[in-house]
Amino acid sequence: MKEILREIGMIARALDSISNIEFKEFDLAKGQYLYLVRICENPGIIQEKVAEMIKVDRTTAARAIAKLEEQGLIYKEKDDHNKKIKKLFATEQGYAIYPSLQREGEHSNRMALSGLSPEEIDTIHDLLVKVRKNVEVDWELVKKGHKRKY
Amino acid sequence: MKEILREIGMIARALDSISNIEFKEFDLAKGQYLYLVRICENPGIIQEKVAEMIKVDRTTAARAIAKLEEQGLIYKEKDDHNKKIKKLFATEQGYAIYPSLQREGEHSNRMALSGLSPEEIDTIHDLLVKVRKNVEVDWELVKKGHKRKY
DNA sequence: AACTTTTTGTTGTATTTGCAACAATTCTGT
DNA sequence: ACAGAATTGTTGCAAATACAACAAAAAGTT
Repeated sequence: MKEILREIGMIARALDSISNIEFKEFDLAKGQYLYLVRICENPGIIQEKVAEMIKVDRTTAARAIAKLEEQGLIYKEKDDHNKKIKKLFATEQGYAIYPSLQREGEHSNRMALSGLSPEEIDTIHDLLVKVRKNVEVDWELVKKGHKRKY
Repeated sequence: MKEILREIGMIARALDSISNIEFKEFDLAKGQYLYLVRICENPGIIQEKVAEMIKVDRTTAARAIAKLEEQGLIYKEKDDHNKKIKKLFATEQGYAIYPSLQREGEHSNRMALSGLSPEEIDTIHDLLVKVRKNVEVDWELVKKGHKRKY
Protein backbone atom coordinates (compact mmCIF):
# COMPACT_ATOMS: atom_id res chain seq x y z
CA MET A 1 0.00 0.00 0.00
CA LYS A 2 1.11 3.50 -0.82
CA GLU A 3 2.28 5.20 2.33
CA ILE A 4 1.10 8.76 1.95
CA LEU A 5 0.97 9.51 5.67
CA ARG A 6 4.70 9.51 6.07
CA GLU A 7 5.24 11.83 3.17
CA ILE A 8 2.69 14.22 4.59
CA GLY A 9 4.25 14.05 8.03
CA MET A 10 7.70 14.77 6.68
CA ILE A 11 6.51 17.68 4.59
CA ALA A 12 4.51 19.18 7.42
CA ARG A 13 7.28 18.95 9.99
CA ALA A 14 9.87 20.35 7.60
CA LEU A 15 7.73 23.30 6.61
CA ASP A 16 6.69 24.02 10.16
CA SER A 17 10.29 23.90 11.25
CA ILE A 18 11.30 26.36 8.53
CA SER A 19 8.48 28.74 9.38
CA ASN A 20 9.26 28.68 13.06
CA ILE A 21 12.88 29.54 12.42
CA GLU A 22 12.02 32.31 10.00
CA PHE A 23 9.31 33.87 12.16
CA LYS A 24 11.51 34.31 15.15
CA GLU A 25 12.47 37.49 13.33
CA PHE A 26 9.00 38.79 14.28
CA ASP A 27 9.22 37.47 17.84
CA LEU A 28 6.70 34.80 17.07
CA ALA A 29 7.21 31.65 19.09
CA LYS A 30 6.75 28.14 17.80
CA GLY A 31 3.38 27.77 16.12
CA GLN A 32 2.10 31.26 16.86
CA TYR A 33 2.03 32.23 13.20
CA LEU A 34 -0.69 29.66 12.61
CA TYR A 35 -3.07 31.32 15.03
CA LEU A 36 -2.33 34.86 14.01
CA VAL A 37 -2.95 34.11 10.34
CA ARG A 38 -6.30 32.49 11.03
CA ILE A 39 -7.43 35.34 13.23
CA CYS A 40 -6.38 37.94 10.67
CA GLU A 41 -8.33 36.11 8.01
CA ASN A 42 -11.39 35.39 10.14
CA PRO A 43 -12.08 38.42 12.30
CA GLY A 44 -14.40 37.59 15.18
CA ILE A 45 -13.63 33.89 15.15
CA ILE A 46 -13.63 32.17 18.54
CA GLN A 47 -10.86 30.13 20.10
CA GLU A 48 -12.60 26.83 19.77
CA LYS A 49 -12.97 27.24 16.03
CA VAL A 50 -9.36 28.26 15.60
CA ALA A 51 -8.30 25.06 17.33
CA GLU A 52 -10.55 23.06 15.01
CA MET A 53 -9.19 24.77 11.93
CA ILE A 54 -5.60 24.17 12.91
CA LYS A 55 -6.26 20.72 14.35
CA VAL A 56 -4.66 21.32 17.65
CA ASP A 57 -5.79 20.75 21.22
CA ARG A 58 -8.19 23.36 22.62
CA THR A 59 -5.93 24.14 25.52
CA THR A 60 -2.92 24.58 23.28
CA ALA A 61 -4.84 27.08 21.22
CA ALA A 62 -6.00 28.84 24.37
CA ARG A 63 -2.45 29.42 25.53
CA ALA A 64 -1.04 30.35 22.16
CA ILE A 65 -3.83 32.90 21.72
CA ALA A 66 -3.36 34.23 25.24
CA LYS A 67 0.24 34.87 24.37
CA LEU A 68 -0.67 36.67 21.17
CA GLU A 69 -2.91 38.86 23.28
CA GLU A 70 -0.14 39.63 25.77
CA GLN A 71 2.06 40.61 22.87
CA GLY A 72 -0.60 42.98 21.63
CA LEU A 73 -1.07 41.22 18.32
CA ILE A 74 -4.71 40.29 18.89
CA TYR A 75 -7.49 41.21 21.29
CA LYS A 76 -10.58 39.48 22.63
CA GLU A 77 -14.03 40.98 22.53
CA LYS A 78 -17.12 39.96 24.48
CA ASP A 79 -20.27 39.10 22.62
CA ASP A 80 -23.55 40.79 23.52
CA HIS A 81 -25.75 37.80 22.89
CA ASN A 82 -23.52 35.02 24.12
CA LYS A 83 -21.68 35.40 27.40
CA LYS A 84 -19.64 32.28 26.85
CA ILE A 85 -17.68 33.22 23.78
CA LYS A 86 -14.93 35.71 23.13
CA LYS A 87 -14.46 36.96 19.63
CA LEU A 88 -10.92 37.37 18.39
CA PHE A 89 -9.51 40.17 16.28
CA ALA A 90 -6.04 41.13 15.16
CA THR A 91 -4.77 44.50 16.35
CA GLU A 92 -3.09 46.97 14.06
CA GLN A 93 0.20 45.48 15.12
CA GLY A 94 -1.07 42.05 14.26
CA TYR A 95 -2.20 43.11 10.83
CA ALA A 96 1.14 44.84 10.36
CA ILE A 97 3.07 41.59 10.31
CA TYR A 98 0.41 39.60 8.49
CA PRO A 99 1.73 40.46 5.01
CA SER A 100 5.14 39.09 5.93
CA LEU A 101 3.57 35.85 7.07
CA GLN A 102 1.69 35.66 3.82
CA ARG A 103 4.80 36.29 1.80
CA GLU A 104 6.67 33.54 3.58
CA GLY A 105 3.79 31.15 3.11
CA GLU A 106 3.61 31.87 -0.57
CA HIS A 107 7.30 31.38 -0.95
CA SER A 108 7.18 28.05 0.82
CA ASN A 109 4.24 27.06 -1.32
CA ARG A 110 6.06 27.92 -4.53
CA MET A 111 9.17 26.16 -3.36
CA ALA A 112 7.24 23.06 -2.37
CA LEU A 113 5.44 22.92 -5.70
CA SER A 114 8.39 23.65 -7.94
CA GLY A 115 8.66 21.17 -10.75
CA LEU A 116 4.94 20.45 -10.77
CA SER A 117 2.82 21.51 -13.73
CA PRO A 118 -0.21 23.74 -13.16
CA GLU A 119 -2.43 20.72 -13.75
CA GLU A 120 -0.51 18.68 -11.22
CA ILE A 121 -0.85 21.50 -8.70
CA ASP A 122 -4.60 21.56 -9.18
CA THR A 123 -4.70 17.81 -8.83
CA ILE A 124 -2.67 17.58 -5.64
CA HIS A 125 -4.67 20.39 -4.13
CA ASP A 126 -8.00 18.77 -4.82
CA LEU A 127 -6.85 15.40 -3.59
CA LEU A 128 -5.42 16.90 -0.42
CA VAL A 129 -8.70 18.60 0.31
CA LYS A 130 -10.45 15.24 0.03
CA VAL A 131 -7.92 13.61 2.33
CA ARG A 132 -8.19 16.43 4.82
CA LYS A 133 -11.94 16.08 4.94
CA ASN A 134 -11.64 12.36 5.55
CA VAL A 135 -9.13 12.88 8.30
CA GLU A 136 -10.96 15.59 10.14
CA VAL A 137 -13.94 13.34 10.71
CA ASP A 138 -11.83 10.82 12.58
CA TRP A 139 -9.89 13.52 14.37
CA GLU A 140 -13.01 15.01 15.85
CA LEU A 141 -14.28 11.61 16.89
CA VAL A 142 -11.04 10.51 18.54
CA LYS A 143 -10.65 13.90 20.21
CA LYS A 144 -14.05 13.42 21.80
CA GLY A 145 -13.00 10.11 23.21
CA HIS A 146 -14.44 7.72 20.66
CA LYS A 147 -12.43 4.64 19.83
CA ARG A 148 -11.71 3.72 16.22
CA LYS A 149 -12.09 0.06 15.38
CA TYR A 150 -9.73 -1.75 13.05
CA MET B 1 -2.50 30.49 -5.54
CA LYS B 2 -3.50 27.04 -4.35
CA GLU B 3 -2.72 26.74 -0.67
CA ILE B 4 -1.49 23.20 -0.28
CA LEU B 5 0.59 23.87 2.82
CA ARG B 6 -2.36 24.41 5.04
CA GLU B 7 -4.07 21.25 3.92
CA ILE B 8 -0.91 19.31 4.60
CA GLY B 9 -0.50 20.90 8.00
CA MET B 10 -4.05 20.09 9.00
CA ILE B 11 -3.80 16.51 7.84
CA ALA B 12 -0.49 15.95 9.56
CA ARG B 13 -1.56 17.41 12.89
CA ALA B 14 -4.84 15.52 12.88
CA LEU B 15 -3.21 12.19 12.10
CA ASP B 16 -0.43 12.75 14.59
CA SER B 17 -2.96 13.64 17.24
CA ILE B 18 -4.96 10.47 16.56
CA SER B 19 -1.86 8.27 16.65
CA ASN B 20 -0.64 9.78 19.88
CA ILE B 21 -3.97 9.15 21.55
CA GLU B 22 -4.18 5.61 20.27
CA PHE B 23 -0.61 4.68 21.12
CA LYS B 24 -0.91 5.63 24.75
CA GLU B 25 -2.30 2.14 25.01
CA PHE B 26 1.28 0.93 24.44
CA ASP B 27 2.75 3.50 26.80
CA LEU B 28 4.22 5.39 23.91
CA ALA B 29 4.49 9.10 24.58
CA LYS B 30 3.87 11.81 22.05
CA GLY B 31 5.83 11.17 18.88
CA GLN B 32 7.67 8.09 20.08
CA TYR B 33 5.97 5.82 17.59
CA LEU B 34 7.69 7.67 14.76
CA TYR B 35 11.12 6.80 16.03
CA LEU B 36 10.37 3.23 16.94
CA VAL B 37 8.94 2.49 13.51
CA ARG B 38 11.97 3.88 11.72
CA ILE B 39 14.36 1.96 13.92
CA CYS B 40 12.45 -1.28 13.44
CA GLU B 41 12.55 -0.81 9.71
CA ASN B 42 16.16 0.33 9.52
CA PRO B 43 18.19 -1.73 11.97
CA GLY B 44 21.55 -0.15 12.69
CA ILE B 45 20.49 3.35 11.70
CA ILE B 46 22.02 6.20 13.69
CA GLN B 47 20.23 8.94 15.56
CA GLU B 48 21.22 11.68 13.17
CA LYS B 49 19.65 9.86 10.24
CA VAL B 50 16.47 9.15 12.13
CA ALA B 51 16.10 12.86 12.81
CA GLU B 52 16.62 13.58 9.12
CA MET B 53 14.07 10.99 8.06
CA ILE B 54 11.45 12.31 10.43
CA LYS B 55 12.39 15.95 9.91
CA VAL B 56 12.76 16.79 13.52
CA ASP B 57 15.48 18.54 15.51
CA ARG B 58 18.52 16.42 16.34
CA THR B 59 18.16 17.02 20.02
CA THR B 60 14.51 16.10 19.99
CA ALA B 61 15.35 12.82 18.35
CA ALA B 62 18.14 12.27 20.86
CA ARG B 63 15.76 12.51 23.78
CA ALA B 64 12.94 10.55 22.24
CA ILE B 65 15.35 7.76 21.44
CA ALA B 66 16.90 7.91 24.89
CA LYS B 67 13.45 7.36 26.30
CA LEU B 68 12.78 4.42 24.02
CA GLU B 69 16.01 2.95 25.32
CA GLU B 70 14.99 3.47 28.95
CA GLN B 71 11.74 1.72 28.21
CA GLY B 72 13.64 -1.21 26.78
CA LEU B 73 12.16 -0.88 23.31
CA ILE B 74 15.45 -0.19 21.54
CA TYR B 75 19.15 -0.44 22.32
CA LYS B 76 22.28 1.32 21.15
CA GLU B 77 25.34 -0.47 19.86
CA LYS B 78 28.84 0.88 19.42
CA ASP B 79 30.50 0.65 16.04
CA ASP B 80 33.95 -0.93 15.70
CA HIS B 81 35.17 1.37 12.98
CA ASN B 82 33.61 4.64 14.05
CA LYS B 83 33.76 5.74 17.67
CA LYS B 84 31.37 8.60 17.11
CA ILE B 85 28.25 6.78 16.07
CA LYS B 86 25.84 4.52 17.90
CA LYS B 87 23.79 2.10 15.90
CA LEU B 88 20.18 1.64 16.89
CA PHE B 89 18.21 -1.58 17.04
CA ALA B 90 14.78 -2.53 18.28
CA THR B 91 14.66 -5.03 21.12
CA GLU B 92 12.32 -7.98 21.12
CA GLN B 93 9.88 -5.87 23.08
CA GLY B 94 10.18 -3.15 20.47
CA TYR B 95 9.52 -5.55 17.64
CA ALA B 96 6.61 -6.95 19.62
CA ILE B 97 4.60 -3.77 19.35
CA TYR B 98 5.71 -2.90 15.85
CA PRO B 99 2.89 -4.85 14.14
CA SER B 100 0.32 -2.88 16.09
CA LEU B 101 1.89 0.37 14.97
CA GLN B 102 1.81 -0.86 11.40
CA ARG B 103 -1.80 -1.85 11.66
CA GLU B 104 -2.77 1.53 13.00
CA GLY B 105 -0.82 3.24 10.26
CA GLU B 106 -2.47 1.19 7.57
CA HIS B 107 -5.87 1.91 8.98
CA SER B 108 -5.20 5.63 9.06
CA ASN B 109 -3.90 5.43 5.53
CA ARG B 110 -7.00 3.66 4.30
CA MET B 111 -9.24 6.05 6.14
CA ALA B 112 -7.42 9.06 4.77
CA LEU B 113 -7.61 7.78 1.22
CA SER B 114 -11.19 6.59 1.26
CA GLY B 115 -13.14 7.89 -1.68
CA LEU B 116 -10.05 8.14 -3.89
CA SER B 117 -9.67 5.87 -6.88
CA PRO B 118 -6.58 3.69 -7.21
CA GLU B 119 -5.29 6.04 -9.89
CA GLU B 120 -5.83 9.04 -7.68
CA ILE B 121 -3.96 7.31 -4.89
CA ASP B 122 -1.01 6.69 -7.18
CA THR B 123 -1.13 10.27 -8.30
CA ILE B 124 -1.24 11.86 -4.87
CA HIS B 125 1.52 9.59 -3.70
CA ASP B 126 3.84 10.50 -6.56
CA LEU B 127 3.13 14.18 -6.24
CA LEU B 128 3.70 14.12 -2.50
CA VAL B 129 7.05 12.46 -3.00
CA LYS B 130 8.04 15.27 -5.33
CA VAL B 131 6.89 17.89 -2.86
CA ARG B 132 8.70 16.18 -0.03
CA LYS B 133 11.92 16.16 -2.01
CA ASN B 134 11.58 19.85 -2.73
CA VAL B 135 10.90 20.64 0.87
CA GLU B 136 13.70 18.61 2.36
CA VAL B 137 16.28 20.60 0.44
CA ASP B 138 15.17 23.85 2.05
CA TRP B 139 14.72 22.21 5.42
CA GLU B 140 18.30 21.03 5.53
CA LEU B 141 19.54 24.45 4.43
CA VAL B 142 17.50 26.39 6.96
CA LYS B 143 18.38 23.93 9.72
CA LYS B 144 22.05 24.61 9.02
CA GLY B 145 21.51 28.31 9.45
CA HIS B 146 21.19 29.43 5.85
CA LYS B 147 18.72 32.19 5.08
CA ARG B 148 16.16 31.77 2.33
CA LYS B 149 15.66 34.84 0.15
CA TYR B 150 12.25 35.89 -1.09
C1' DA C 1 -39.88 24.39 33.40
C1' DA C 2 -36.50 21.27 34.86
C1' DC C 3 -32.88 18.20 33.52
C1' DT C 4 -29.13 16.64 30.71
C1' DT C 5 -25.79 17.32 27.28
C1' DT C 6 -22.85 20.15 24.61
C1' DT C 7 -20.08 24.13 24.02
C1' DT C 8 -16.60 27.33 25.44
C1' DG C 9 -13.05 28.84 28.29
C1' DT C 10 -9.63 28.26 32.04
C1' DT C 11 -5.83 26.39 35.13
C1' DG C 12 -2.67 22.61 37.08
C1' DT C 13 0.70 19.47 35.80
C1' DA C 14 3.67 16.55 33.11
C1' DT C 15 6.01 16.00 28.99
C1' DT C 16 7.93 16.91 24.56
C1' DT C 17 10.30 20.14 21.66
C1' DG C 18 14.10 22.76 20.12
C1' DC C 19 17.70 26.33 20.29
C1' DA C 20 22.48 27.25 22.24
C1' DA C 21 26.49 25.66 23.47
C1' DC C 22 29.70 22.18 24.19
C1' DA C 23 32.75 17.96 23.27
C1' DA C 24 34.66 14.35 20.63
C1' DT C 25 35.40 12.09 16.68
C1' DT C 26 35.88 11.89 11.52
C1' DC C 27 36.52 13.97 7.06
C1' DT C 28 38.65 17.32 3.70
C1' DG C 29 41.87 20.23 1.48
C1' DT C 30 46.37 21.80 1.11
C1' DA D 1 50.74 15.64 8.21
C1' DC D 2 48.03 19.00 9.75
C1' DA D 3 44.54 22.73 10.32
C1' DG D 4 39.84 23.70 9.59
C1' DA D 5 35.33 21.96 8.68
C1' DA D 6 31.68 18.77 9.08
C1' DT D 7 29.46 15.01 11.66
C1' DT D 8 27.54 12.93 15.69
C1' DG D 9 26.19 13.00 20.28
C1' DT D 10 25.03 15.28 24.73
C1' DT D 11 23.15 18.63 28.34
C1' DG D 12 20.99 23.14 30.13
C1' DC D 13 17.29 25.74 29.63
C1' DA D 14 13.01 27.89 28.10
C1' DA D 15 8.96 27.15 25.90
C1' DA D 16 4.96 24.84 23.58
C1' DT D 17 1.87 20.98 23.85
C1' DA D 18 -1.79 18.38 25.62
C1' DC D 19 -4.37 15.59 29.02
C1' DA D 20 -7.41 16.06 33.20
C1' DA D 21 -10.42 18.36 35.65
C1' DC D 22 -13.12 22.19 36.53
C1' DA D 23 -16.62 26.06 35.78
C1' DA D 24 -20.18 28.58 33.47
C1' DA D 25 -23.17 29.45 29.89
C1' DA D 26 -26.01 27.63 26.02
C1' DA D 27 -28.60 24.26 23.54
C1' DG D 28 -31.40 20.26 23.40
C1' DT D 29 -34.79 16.94 25.55
C1' DT D 30 -38.62 15.30 27.96
